[in-house]
Amino acid sequence: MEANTRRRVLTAAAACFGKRGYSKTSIDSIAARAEVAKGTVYLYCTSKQDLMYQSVHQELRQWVADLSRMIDPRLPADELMLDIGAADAAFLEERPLVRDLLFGMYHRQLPDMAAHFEELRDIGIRPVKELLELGVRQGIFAPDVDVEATARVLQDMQIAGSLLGHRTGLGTPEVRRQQLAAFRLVMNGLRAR
Amino acid sequence: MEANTRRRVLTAAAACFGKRGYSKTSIDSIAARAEVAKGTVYLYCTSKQDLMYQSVHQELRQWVADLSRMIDPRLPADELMLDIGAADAAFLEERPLVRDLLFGMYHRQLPDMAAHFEELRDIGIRPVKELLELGVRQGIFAPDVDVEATARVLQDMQIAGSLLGHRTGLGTPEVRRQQLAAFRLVMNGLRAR
Amino acid sequence: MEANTRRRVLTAAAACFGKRGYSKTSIDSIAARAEVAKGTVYLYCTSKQDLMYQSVHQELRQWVADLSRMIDPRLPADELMLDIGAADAAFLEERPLVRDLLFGMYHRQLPDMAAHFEELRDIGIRPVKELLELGVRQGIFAPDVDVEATARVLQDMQIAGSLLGHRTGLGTPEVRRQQLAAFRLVMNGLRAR
Amino acid sequence: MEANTRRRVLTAAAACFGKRGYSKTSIDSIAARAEVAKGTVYLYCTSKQDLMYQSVHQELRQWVADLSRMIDPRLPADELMLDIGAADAAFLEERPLVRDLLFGMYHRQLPDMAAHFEELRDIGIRPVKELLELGVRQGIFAPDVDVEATARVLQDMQIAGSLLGHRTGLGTPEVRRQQLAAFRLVMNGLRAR
DNA sequence: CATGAATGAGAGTTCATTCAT
DNA sequence: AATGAATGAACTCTCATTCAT
Repeated sequence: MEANTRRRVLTAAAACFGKRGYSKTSIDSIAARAEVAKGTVYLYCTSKQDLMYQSVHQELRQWVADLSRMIDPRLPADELMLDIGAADAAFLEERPLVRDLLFGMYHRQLPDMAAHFEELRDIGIRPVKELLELGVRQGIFAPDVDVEATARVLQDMQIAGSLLGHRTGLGTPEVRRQQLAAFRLVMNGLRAR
Repeated sequence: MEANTRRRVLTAAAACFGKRGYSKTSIDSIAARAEVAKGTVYLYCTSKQDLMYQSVHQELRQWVADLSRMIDPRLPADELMLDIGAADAAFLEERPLVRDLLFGMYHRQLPDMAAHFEELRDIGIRPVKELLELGVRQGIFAPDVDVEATARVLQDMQIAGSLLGHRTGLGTPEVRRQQLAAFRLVMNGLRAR
Repeated sequence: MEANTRRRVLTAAAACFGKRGYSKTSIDSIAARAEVAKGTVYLYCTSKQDLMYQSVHQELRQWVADLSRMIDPRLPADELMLDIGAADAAFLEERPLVRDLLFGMYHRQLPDMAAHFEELRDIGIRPVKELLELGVRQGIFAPDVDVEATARVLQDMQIAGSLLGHRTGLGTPEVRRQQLAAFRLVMNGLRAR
Repeated sequence: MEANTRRRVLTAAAACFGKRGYSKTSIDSIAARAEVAKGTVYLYCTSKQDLMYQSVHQELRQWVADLSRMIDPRLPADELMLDIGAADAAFLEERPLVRDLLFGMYHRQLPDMAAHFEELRDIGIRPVKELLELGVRQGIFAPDVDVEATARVLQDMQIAGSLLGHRTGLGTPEVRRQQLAAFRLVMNGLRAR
């Protein structure tokens, strides 16, 4: 029964942190959502910070697994990029916690955890690097693309795009429009001539 | 109304909010940094939220004024972009509060202020739009660039780049490298062929 | 819900509010008297106002129950009035909170609660009305006495008398003397001729 | 110019204390109503308590002077009682500060001033005593009435009646009704047989 | 005499964390 | 393993009072 409770707690925590942010989320609200007593939460973490880390970690692993599965090396990288970009966006939309954390939203708020968060970020960037390398091998992307650095830029842009709809009052057509502008930048910027 | 004290308070507030984020910053710490008593802070704002807004507003106006001054229409837009991008980065480096707010870092934490924050964002995006329009007129950027949307993407990238150094332990050479990758993307993406 | 602690908190609150009044009573002092931590107080109320209401409500119900038990319809109403008046005075002496609240001492200070306080007042006036009606039925009090209005006057006088000792430096003999004067007024005023 | 300012301050203080009670009245609001700066208030008192005392003292002296003037020994005391009672009620209606203080509303809140308040109360009770003595001399009131004690009872009843309308939601007809009941009690109680 | 900017103790309230059951 | 009552430090905000101008 214990592993079950643990999962319930972590899932509830991810949902709460994702919806209201770290500081506005109370342990009480997490316990309520997980339908356990407040004390029970502390059986599976040592502090609120630790709970944050564990819950985001759980979600992130699941994300990376999903993405990696999509990278089929027989398909052209630019096409894949479109598909993966869309899947990615959808995923992030549903995991605001992962999104915010990857973007560094909590580095200032939780400086003690910054190092841990960087590890998570590295995990999250792996599939993007794979995709870029594939494109270079296929001759679709320019051979002198800086894979590591560009992967980070792309991830930031992706997250920024996902953030856009939430932080602004913009309707979906305007969000789409900005995403298109971003995609155009990226494709023209990467492509081999 | 002792404009001097007011400025001290707002500056101290911007510094504290910028360093530790909104919720980890206490009124006490702002008062201490401004070297005034706690009660004095409340002579110049009606609440902590209001103080946040006022301090970021002060910094933002200064930023926009500085940027606008740099846009000399006799110079080529791509060259200007490099200069302005660098100046921008340096500025944001020193005003983490403006950076975080423009990026939407506080939209979840202070939902009541979201509308006000969007206004600030609009102010901040103006010089970027001017620059893009200039480049299109000069024939340096493609004529079909979506100015409004692209300006937002660029601002996000700029801010994201600035964020990078803080949230990671990366040394400056690596930060530069990522900024270069971003710049390459942008320039290739925008340029008229 | 640890009814024991709750009672301790409410009793301490009633004592503190009764002794020093609403605004001069701090949550700290209530917690100290109840021998619990400050946070514990807030487990049993939602605010200081709510605590005030709950504590006075607890005391009042007890008072009314005690009074009602004393009204034996086989005894003459004027005799009962003396007994009950004395018991009442003793009770109010020990529950300054009930006394002050019934007298409307807090209507200006806590305007939000005025409606609730009126309900309490209605509860408190019930036994006095019963007593007057009994006296009229017994032919001891004049048949045209306005029961409702007179009950309120009597309650006010009773409370005013109780207030006397506290607000003055008068010794008990002088207090007695004033109570006697009041009783004489009342009895002569009510009696059927 | 100074005596004028002083009067303005005391009058403003009496109005504010009367309207919102002692603790909910701030020095700021008194200064605003008197149209002087906050510091000016402290030129005419040593503390908020002292200001309270001075302002109520000013109003009380005026009241007593008015009442004394009404006691014409050639008129029958019971008739006078009706007139004076009405005038009294009207006055108290307009000076809630005097009313509340005489009733002991502030004895608990400002224990340091209790002794001073008792002096004020003695001043206020003088005309009532005069009236009772007159009635006894005229043979209208019973010769064994305890003048001192009864005067206090009457004053309490008077004040209680004035309080009634404010603390309850009762409309004026109901207030009148209760005042009538009180008057009946008093007249029957006092009258010589 | 008059001002009002500055002070700082103290208020009510929240919430991460603990621990006896 | 699970509970939830209890804790108390930390927080935002208020306001009587002072004092340099």
